[in-house]
Amino acid sequence: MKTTITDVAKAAGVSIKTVSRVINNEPSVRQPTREKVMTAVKSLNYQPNLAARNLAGTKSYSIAFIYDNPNAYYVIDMQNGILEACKKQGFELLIHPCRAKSENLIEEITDMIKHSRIAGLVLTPPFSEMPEFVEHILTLDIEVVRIMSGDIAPDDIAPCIMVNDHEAALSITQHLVDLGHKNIAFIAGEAEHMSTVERLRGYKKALKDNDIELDTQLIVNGEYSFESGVQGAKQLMAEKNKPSAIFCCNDEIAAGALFAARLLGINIPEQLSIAGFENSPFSRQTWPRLTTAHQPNPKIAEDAAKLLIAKSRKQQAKSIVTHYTPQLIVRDSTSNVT
Amino acid sequence: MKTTITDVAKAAGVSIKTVSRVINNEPSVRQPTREKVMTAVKSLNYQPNLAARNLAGTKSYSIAFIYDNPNAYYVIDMQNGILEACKKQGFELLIHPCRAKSENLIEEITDMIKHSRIAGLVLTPPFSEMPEFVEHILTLDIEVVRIMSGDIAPDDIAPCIMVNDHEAALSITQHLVDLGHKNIAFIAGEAEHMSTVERLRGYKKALKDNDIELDTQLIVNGEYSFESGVQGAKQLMAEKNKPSAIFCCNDEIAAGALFAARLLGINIPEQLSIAGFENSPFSRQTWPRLTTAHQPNPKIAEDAAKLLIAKSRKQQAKSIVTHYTPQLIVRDSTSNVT
DNA sequence: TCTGAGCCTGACAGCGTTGTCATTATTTGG
DNA sequence: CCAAATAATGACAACGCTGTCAGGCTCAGA
Repeated sequence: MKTTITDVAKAAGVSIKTVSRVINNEPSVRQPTREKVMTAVKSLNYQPNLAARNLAGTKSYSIAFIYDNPNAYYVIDMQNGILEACKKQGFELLIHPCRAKSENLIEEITDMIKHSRIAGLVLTPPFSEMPEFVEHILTLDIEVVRIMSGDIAPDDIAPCIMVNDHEAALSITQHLVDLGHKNIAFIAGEAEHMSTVERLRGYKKALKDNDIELDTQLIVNGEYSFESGVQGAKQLMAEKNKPSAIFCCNDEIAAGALFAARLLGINIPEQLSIAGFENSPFSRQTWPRLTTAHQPNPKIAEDAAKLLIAKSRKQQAKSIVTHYTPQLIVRDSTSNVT
Repeated sequence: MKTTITDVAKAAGVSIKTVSRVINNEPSVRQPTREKVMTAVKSLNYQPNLAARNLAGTKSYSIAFIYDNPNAYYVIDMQNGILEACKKQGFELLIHPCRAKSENLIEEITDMIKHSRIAGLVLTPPFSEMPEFVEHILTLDIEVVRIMSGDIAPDDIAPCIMVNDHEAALSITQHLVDLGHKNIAFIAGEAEHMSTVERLRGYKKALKDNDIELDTQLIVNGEYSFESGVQGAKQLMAEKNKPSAIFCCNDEIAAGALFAARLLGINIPEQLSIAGFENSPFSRQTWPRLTTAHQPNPKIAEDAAKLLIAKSRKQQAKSIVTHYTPQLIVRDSTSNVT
C-alpha cells in the first residue's frame, strides 16, 4: 500500500541513494537520471516517510508552534499560515499550547525539543517578547523566528517579523484627527505587551504631529479584554474633559467600549467615535461596525515559517528582518465631530 | 544530550528490550526489574523517540485532527482538548485544515494517512456527518471517532460522541415559553448540518409539549453567520404575525439578530427576546449579553481523543457512544413578555 | 590510446525503537 | 528433588531513510 524509496528505486532502475539525492535536491545527479527518478516518484505517488527522515538524517523536518493567547482567531490564523508553509516544504508542525507564565516553561519546551527533534520554533507574543526565553531556546541549537510589534528589531540574535503597530496606530489616530477630533482617548491593553507600547507610541506621535496636547487623563490602563473596554469607557466618560473619540488597543476592548456607550445612552458614532485594532471577526459584528486596523496574520505566519525552514536548512545565513504594517479599515464606529 | 533507550538500559542493568517492555506496559517483566527500569527512566528523564517508535513498531503514536469550520473558538477548543489527551498518552497530533467540499478531499486525506502513519482521526462536523467519507476512511484501516449532533448514533461503524442539541434546544425554547412567549421564531443554520436539524427538532418539540401551534412563517432558513441573523430578524419583524422571541441557531446568528433589532429600533429584551446557542465568547460581548446554551468542547474533544487512542490500542472492542447535553445559560437577551 | 581529475552512483552502516525468536531463570507437579 | 512447563530476559533483524565513503564512469589533454 505505502510506497517506499525502495519501490521508487526499483521502478527507476537506480539505487535508493540516488532517489534520496533527487528527493533532496542534491547536486551530482545527471539530468536523465534525475528525470527517470522524478517520473517514478510521480507515477508511484511517493512521499518520503517523515519519521524515517527525522530518525536517519541530521536534518529535521518538524517545526513547532507554541501559543498562549486568548484570541482564538489570531491563533488559528497563525496556525493556518504556518501549516501552509509546512505543506509546501514537506514539514510537519507540532502544536504546543502552554502558559507563558508557567514556572517550568523552559523545562517544558526544552523537553519537547529534545524529545521530538525540532528544527525550529515560531514565536508569537508573549513568547517572542521574552528575551531570556528566546536566548535559552537558541542555546538548544534550534532556529527561532519571532513575530513581534515594533518598527525596528530589538536585536539580531534571531530573525524577526516586525508588525508595525506604531505606524498603524498612527494611521488610526490620524484618521480620528482628520475627522476633527481633538479629545482623543486611549484605552490600553496590558502594559507589558509590546503591542500596547507600540500602539500607544503611535497614538502619541499622531497627537504630536498634529499639535494636539496630550492629556494623560485620557489614557487609561487596561488589558486586552471586553470587560476592560467597558470599564475604561465608563471611566473616560465620567471625566470632566470627556473625549469625543476613543482609540481602543484592540477590537475586544472596543467592543467593550461600545457596550459601555450603550449603557450610558451615548450614540456611536454621533456622540462618540470608537476605533479598535486587529480586524477580528467581531469587529464586523458589533453595532456599529468597528473602524480598525487589519494585519494579514496568515501571510505573516507563512512568511515566518518559510523563513524558519530556510534558516534551518542553512539557506539563509543572516538574521532577516521583515516588516508588515496593519492597514486602516474605516467602518461605521467613527465619524466627524458634530 | 538526548537520552535513548540504550542509556536507560545501561543505567538499569538490563537489555533495551526489557526497557521497551516496561515502557509499553507489557507483561512478563518481574516487579523488581520493572522498578529498576522505572527508576532509571525517571532519573534520566527519558521519553521514547516518537519517530523511531512510529518507524519500528506496528502501532502508531499519531492521531490527526482535520477541520473545516469558520468558528475559530470551536476549533481551538477542540484542538486543545485533543492535545490534552495526546500529552497524557504520549501521542502526537497532526493538524490538517482542509475543505470538506474539495473535489479531492478523500485523496488528500488518504495521502496524509499513508504518508505519516496515523492511528486515527478525530472528526467534527462537517466531516463527522459525511457517511461515505467516514466509510472510506475506515477502509484505510485506521480508527475514527465522530463528534456529532443528535441523541442517538446514526450507526455503529465507529464510535460517536453525541452532542444532544435536541435537548438543549428544547431547554432554550422551554425557557422562552416559561417567560410567556407564544410567538417564538427560529432562525436556522445551514439546513444540511445536523446541528440545525437537531436544534430545529428541539424547538418544535418544545412548542408541541406546550401546545403551541407551529407557525411555519416563523421559521426562516439561514446559515451560521452574522449576516444571516441580520436578514432573518429583519424578515421576521416584517411579518404580520411578529414573534416576541427569536431562537437563533447559534450565537453568531443571534448577534446578527441583535444588530437588526438595533437597526429597527427594537429594544432587547423588552420588546423582543433573543437566544443564541454555543456560548461562544462573543455571546458575552454583545448588548445585551446573550442567553445561550453551553457545551464543554475541550472536554468533549479530550474524550473523543481518549476514545480514539484506546480504540487504536484495541483496548476498546465495541463502538462506544457517549452523550453530552449543552446547558442553558440565561443572560440578558431574554425576558418576560410584557 | 592512456592517465588522471572530477563527476556520478551505489554499498553499507546506523538512527532509536519494536517484533520475533532463542535462551535462561523460575515455578510446578509428581 | 528432578523434569517439564512456564515465565522472564536478551540477541538480533527490521522499519525507511540519510551520511559516508569507495568505486565506476566520463572526458580532456598528452
